[in-house]
Formats: sequence, C-alpha cells, structure tokens
Amino acid sequence: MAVVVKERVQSRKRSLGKAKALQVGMPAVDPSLPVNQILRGDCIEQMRALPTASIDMIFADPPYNLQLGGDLARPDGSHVDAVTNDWDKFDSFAAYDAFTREWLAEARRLLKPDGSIWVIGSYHNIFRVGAILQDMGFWILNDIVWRKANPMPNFKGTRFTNAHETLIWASRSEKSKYTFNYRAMKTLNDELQMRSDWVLPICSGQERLRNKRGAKAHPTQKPESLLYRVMLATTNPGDVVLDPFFGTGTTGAVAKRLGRHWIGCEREEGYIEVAEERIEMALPLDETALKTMQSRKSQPRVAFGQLVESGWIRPGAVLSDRKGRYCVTVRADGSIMAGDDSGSIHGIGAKLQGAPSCNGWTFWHIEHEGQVKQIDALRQLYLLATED
Amino acid sequence: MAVVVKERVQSRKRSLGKAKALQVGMPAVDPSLPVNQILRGDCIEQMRALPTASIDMIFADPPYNLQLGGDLARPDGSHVDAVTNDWDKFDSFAAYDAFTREWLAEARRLLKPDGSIWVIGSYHNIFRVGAILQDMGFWILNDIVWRKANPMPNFKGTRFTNAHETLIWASRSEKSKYTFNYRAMKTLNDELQMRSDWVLPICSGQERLRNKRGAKAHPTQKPESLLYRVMLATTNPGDVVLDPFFGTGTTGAVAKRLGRHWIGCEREEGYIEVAEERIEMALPLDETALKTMQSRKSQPRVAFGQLVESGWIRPGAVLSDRKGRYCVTVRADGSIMAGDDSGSIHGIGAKLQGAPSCNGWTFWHIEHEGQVKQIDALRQLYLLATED
DNA sequence: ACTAACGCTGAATCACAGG
DNA sequence: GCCTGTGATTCAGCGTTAG
Repeated sequence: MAVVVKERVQSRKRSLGKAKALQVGMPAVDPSLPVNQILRGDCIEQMRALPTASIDMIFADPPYNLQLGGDLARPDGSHVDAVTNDWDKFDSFAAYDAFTREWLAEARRLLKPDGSIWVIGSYHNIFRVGAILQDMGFWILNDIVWRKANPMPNFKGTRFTNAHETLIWASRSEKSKYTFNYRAMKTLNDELQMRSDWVLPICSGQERLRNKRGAKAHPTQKPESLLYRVMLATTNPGDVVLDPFFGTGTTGAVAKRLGRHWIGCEREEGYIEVAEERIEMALPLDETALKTMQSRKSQPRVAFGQLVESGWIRPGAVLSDRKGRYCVTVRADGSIMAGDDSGSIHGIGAKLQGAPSCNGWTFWHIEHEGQVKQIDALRQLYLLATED
Repeated sequence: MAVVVKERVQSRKRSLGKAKALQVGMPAVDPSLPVNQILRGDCIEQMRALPTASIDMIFADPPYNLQLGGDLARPDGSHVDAVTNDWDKFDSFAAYDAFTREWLAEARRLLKPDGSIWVIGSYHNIFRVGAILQDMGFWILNDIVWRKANPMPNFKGTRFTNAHETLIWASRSEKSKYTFNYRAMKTLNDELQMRSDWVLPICSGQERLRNKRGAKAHPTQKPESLLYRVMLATTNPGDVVLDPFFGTGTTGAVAKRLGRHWIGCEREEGYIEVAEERIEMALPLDETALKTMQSRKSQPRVAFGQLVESGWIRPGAVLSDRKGRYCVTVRADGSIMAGDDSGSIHGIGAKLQGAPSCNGWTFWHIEHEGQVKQIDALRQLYLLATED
C-alpha cells in the first residue's frame, strides 16, 4: 500500500482542526481509510488497496478519449491548446471500454451499498461509460448537463458549438437509499426544483491553476462550482468522497470547504504537487455556514393527537378542506369524524376525496386567531413552542 | 414491397406542387424510393425493402425503454399519465441492444455515404444507442441537449428534475462530407454560433394532436420546432429524410413545410391515420411561420445560490438591509439565517419586515470591494462575467 | 371586455419506517 | 420477505371559468 500512516494521521488531524463541522455529530469514518490524502500511482492499483464498502460518493473525471485529428488554429491564426496528453490515448473503443470496466469494478466494490457515483464526460466517452454503468448494475438517477456559460467556439464552423458536458449520477444499485439533499438544492435554485441542466462558467481567471510560465497546470481543470453543487446535493458533512482521477484536486478543495473527507488517486507527480498546495490553502466553512435547509422528512414527527392532548386543537373542533366542501369533527383521541366514518386526518381525507392517499396536514384547515389556516401551521407553532 | 406505385406518384406530385422549393434546381430523387409516404409495418422489414445508399438523413425517435415502476401521483393527488405502451417494453438491456443494432444496421445501409443520422433519447437508452453507433462505425458529430422550457417536475422530490433529452447527430462514417448549414444556424441564433444546447418548449397546446375524447394521440409527440432545427441544420431542400419510428408524423409535417422529401415507417394504424391527416394539412413554409420559429432568446435567470457556489458571495458572509436594522448570515446552500430562522433572501426579508413579500435582491446589501452594495449589483456583475 | 383564478397536464426508471 | 400507516411532494403553459 502506497500510504504512509503517519502522514495520514497528521493530515486528518489538521483537517479536523480546521473543519469544526467534522467534529460534532458526524458519523465515524473507517479508521483504516487514508482520508484527506492523495494516493500516488495508478488509480486501479490504489483502489484495490482500499476496504470494500467504505466510500459514500465517488466523483470521477476519467480521460475522455478525445481522438483529435491534427492541430487546430483559430480564425486569427493562433494555435488552439488541445488535450494531447498520453493519458488520453487509447487504441480503440474496446481498449477504452476495458479500462472503464476495470476502474468501475473497483469503484463499485468500494462504494457503500447506499453510495452513489458521478462520472463526467463528453460525447467521445460518455455513452460508453453510461452503458457500462448500466451493464454493471449501477442505477442511473439522472444525467446532468453542464451547460458552459462560456464555451470555446467551433472555429471551423463545421458543427454546433460544443457547449456542454454530461455528468451521470448513479446509485450503486436499484435498491440503494442514496443521499439527495432536495431542500438544499431547491434553496440553491431560488425555491424552484433544481433541474438536470446546470449553467455554470468554465474554470478560468483566478481559479485556473497555472505554472510559473503561465501555462495551465491541467488541461481539463473543472470549476469548483460544479463540484460544490455535486457534493452539496449528494453527500452529507463527514462523508468520504473518492476521486480516482484527482488531477489538480478540485474535488479535494471543495470537499475540504464543505466539511467532507476526501481521497484522491493521481499518478502524475506534477498534478499532485499543485493539488496539495491548493488544498492546503483551501479554507473550510464554519459550521453555521455549512448548515443547509433540511427537508421536512428529517424534522421530528408530530402526531395529530399531540396537538389535541396539548390543547392546540380542542376536541370537538371542526376542520374543513380549503374550499369548505368537507367538514369533520375532531375527537379526543386525535381521530376525526365525518358522518359515521372516523379515522386519521390522512385516511379520512383520502376517503372523502376518493384518492389513494392524502396528506391530512395540508388538506385540513382550522380557524385559529381569526384566520383559517392549514393544521400544518399549528404543527409548526407547536414545534417552535416545544423545541429544546 | 408494401408500396403501391400509383399512390406514390400522386403523392409526390401533390407534394411538389405545393412546395415550390422542390421544383427548381433540386437533385433528382431515386425514382424507386417510395417518397412522401408512410410504410405500414415493422420498421426493420420496411427498411429492408428500400434501396441501399438512397437516404440523405435519418431522424429516429426509438422507444426509450423507460422501465417505470408503479403508478405515480402528483402532490395534488392527480394521476400522472405515463408511457405504458407495449412498444416501450423490453425484457433486458441485451434485448434493447439487439433491437437497436438491428434497426441501426438497416439505417446504415440506407444512408448515402455522406448522409447523417439523428437519434433522440433519454438516459434510459441514449448511452446504449451512442455506444452502438460508435461501434458500428458511425461518427458522432455532436450530442445535442434539448433543454425543455417546461418539463414535468419531479413530484416526489427524489432527484433532479428531468428537464432535458439528448440527441446524437452522427455521420455515416468518419470520412463523410456531411451537410451542415452553418450560416442558417447562425442566423437562427441571432448571429451567434448555434450551440449544442437548445431551449425549446415541449409539444403542448394547439400543436399537440388529440383524439375525439381529448386524449393525446401519441404519448411522446415531439415539437415541430425541434425537427425544424434538425432539418434546417443538416439537410438541403429536396433531400430525402427517413423516420423509422414515425408515430404521428412530426418529421413528415416539418419535411413538407421545409421542402424535403420524407419516408416514414409506422406499425400502429392509429398513429398512421393521425399522421396522414396532419401532413395533408401541413402547408409548405411561408415567411410568417418562419419568424415564429426563430429562437426565443430567454432571459438568463440567476439564483442567489449560484452566486454562493461560484464564489461571488462566501458562505458565512453577512447581509444587511439599507439602514442596517437587520443582519443575516449566508449559508452554503444559498439560504440565509436570521437568529433561529432561515429561508430564502426573499422569504426572510419579508418575514423580518412583517411584509407579505420582499425582493431580496434589492433589500439585502453586502460589502464588496470596500463598498456596501445591493446584492443585485453582484448579480449584474455575475451576469456580465458569465454571459456568452 | 378585461383580469384573476383555477384546472389540467407533460418520455418519470419518484417514500419509507415499523410490524 | 410483505403489508400497512403516515405523510412528503410540483413547474410552466395553456385553456376555461369566475369576478
């Protein structure tokens, strides 16, 4: 194993010291995991050395197998700096597929049963990756389009401007209870559901890492905003995120900021140096800023009967639906009565409407302080009053 | 062969009479082609009866293999009318792949050497289609994202809203000198290169074909605007366009309007009837119609969360109103926190003032480069920095 | 006649804990 | 495993009805 244990512990302590969020109420991380480190060498070998079912989320930005032709020049004659690195060269689709199956097999072994994986790519490779993911039993949850706000134009005018890349988000299996922070995403998008198309600028300006000569440190550095949204949406603080193609460490930098643990694999020493310095500089958010909007699902449950027994709703009170079509009476045990029929706020609501189900909390209304309100509003007041 | 020659000739004459574009300077069409007709029956059998290397462009909207679970209800209890047709049922990915290879093999035989093919799909099938296209020697030119202006929401809040579909555009081979009307696309897009992401509304309202009972005639009818752009971009007037999964004939209707020949394959008699009547009614293009099809440039909407994830506003930053009466803290998901209360910039602004609503963009201020500014000013800067 | 409110719907792999 | 009860969850556009 390529990991020096002393380094690992130091690294983890340092990270914990800065990211307070990791100290309180976080699930324990498998102590044998080399967390918050870059594992040097081939990602498949490095992954083989990690324990099974130990990773919460994998973000992978594999080689795209671009198959570029000759040099490309802009209309003004200047040269386009293309991806010509050796790591992007494969002999055939079959060779690329074999490589993909190999690293995905290890990824699958490392994921916890409820874990999920993200893979980003372009039309050169993403169809192969997607089909292989499905063949291996991963369950695709969404394909996400990163719509680039400022893509490179098509200089020759021979095709449509290639203005997007595709991300696939898949759980380990169809049965996985994957993490999706629905409320956080909705909040991030001004109270509208987050869609499958994301408009984000490419990585440029200050954010783009450069060497001393001003050349870009990595040809395909991803913007932090992209990783930020991915991680905020599909991980929790304290989770372990693995990036098998770490490059200059965008995944690590964002994980540190967001209070997630990270592990990166990278074989090019030049990238590793840049990544380590970069992540060292990254500042973790404090616990308050890290908090996100929680979905109602995770709030403590309140039974309707509690409102009755604690006096917020009086037995005998009358509930009605929004339009006053149905009226029911509240009984002492928290059941409601409609004619001869009685049952829960949900069951009776469903029965009266002839619907398969009904959320009684939002269906039924009551007069409270001169106003007709959803009984859900009283539940909120009850929660506020009984908190702590 | 399922074609009655007399019908074919009549049909073609009628079409030529209406579409003037076909009369002048058009290349001759293979006279053995059953042009401007619907071929009844299984598309693979019908395609086998057509001559090799006779088709300029193929547009295919194959079954997506959706694999839906049980019933789905909206939050208001109403039922979602899903695609449950037999034609979308496959036993396995392998069965779907075999079907795909079979129809694509015929498609490939029919295409002229410089011809191209479009296939539309969703994440359920498009990765398999793309990989098979590559394996068969097609050469992918672009993947195009149809960003739906008005997609169906994710009712249960379990994933990102599935707001797009993907089209693959591929030439018959790497060497093909395919058709791409660069100028037409640039004009259609207000003198900017046409990008690989297209914002178009789904097919609804008057355009959506319905039976006498008001039910939709086809569960997955595509908008004409989509076919319009596809055909305008990658065919010339007088070209022959084949659609192996013709359905209610959107491809035929748009081809007729744009002065292209068309051939459709369809096995469901119900769809054929609707399609024939529809295409009969379609009028070759006049200028007014053209105008309404032009790209509607949508206002870029910026969510407060975008400023946070892209680093314009740091989580933990403090916002205040103009007079400094209220102070709030920004959290990682773009929500803001005032004491124990948290919510959107608009909601919290309204709540603190006791107002029914509040424009958070102009209400909240932040210090930026030594000055206190409305956060709306940062939004303007963000827009400037990220605009195309 | 004009506006507001309401109803309907679209290629969707759409819950989960507890017994 | 299955079954049952609780209760969480929607956006834009079009057409019709109410005011």
